[in-house]
Amino acid sequence: MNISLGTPEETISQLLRAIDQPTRIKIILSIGEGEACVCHLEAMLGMRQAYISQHLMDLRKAEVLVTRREGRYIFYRLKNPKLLELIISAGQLSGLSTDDLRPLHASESRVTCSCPHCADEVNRAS
Amino acid sequence: MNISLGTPEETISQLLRAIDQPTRIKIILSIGEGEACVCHLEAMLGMRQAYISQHLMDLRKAEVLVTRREGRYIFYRLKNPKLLELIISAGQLSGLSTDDLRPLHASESRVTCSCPHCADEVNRAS
DNA sequence: TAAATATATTCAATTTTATGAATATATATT
DNA sequence: AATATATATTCATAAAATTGAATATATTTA
Repeated sequence: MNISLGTPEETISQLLRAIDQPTRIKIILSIGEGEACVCHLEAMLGMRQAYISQHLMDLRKAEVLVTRREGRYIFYRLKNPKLLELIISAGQLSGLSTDDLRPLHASESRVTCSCPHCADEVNRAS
Repeated sequence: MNISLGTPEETISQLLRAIDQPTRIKIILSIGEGEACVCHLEAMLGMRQAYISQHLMDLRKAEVLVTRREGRYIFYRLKNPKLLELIISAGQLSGLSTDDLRPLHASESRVTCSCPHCADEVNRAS
């Protein structure tokens, strides 16, 4: 099922509007090509859980993100990783370099939360 | 001079917000790789001049469009034609085909206005 | 220089969107 | 079953965007 019934430009508008604000861009870049649970994003972004969940819900409604449950954790990932390229090229069109965006990626962060992913990392390190 | 002082995600946000509504997407696709005057857009889109000018001004402030004057006509074109690719890939991510966007391009339209460009076309045709 | 035409601006009203606070739900663990 | 923890939802408010109407400006032509 497609989200948008309407003209092509309305369809495009809906996608762009879903991702056009700083917090959402941060979330998307943080998730990157991998996946992240809400509490991980909470730790990475330093924002409140309810606030992040709201954005995640909107991004899910817009079919930008999809979810997977594992125990009591819910992992979010991009429905289509090509969206990352779109955001990066928006950055380039605005004069940003790839390096400007690097710090936002989860892989560059050493933040941990209580989710299974982070537990695995701790185990590997010890 | 760059438009945006701020974080990378704010910079990207500013660009996306500038182009995230249906009318603006229509304008950008109508201009395409060429250029168009306000009255031509008025004829193509069937919207009022003042309304189109408002959007054009915003797009110029966002450094999406640049202008060139020729007599009493002002021609708008994309500052960076790669923006078209961005919009097209947003369309593809939303499930649109290239054909869905084709009708919005100026080159597919037979609308004319009083500008020099349209006068040329009329001359060539006769 | 007056009139006509192309484009820009200002202002106000309506509608959306962004954000936070409070709270609810769902799963897991004991 | 009770508790703890992870995530979702609802609601209210503030902020911003959309849109239209009216009007102004700039260039050309007569």
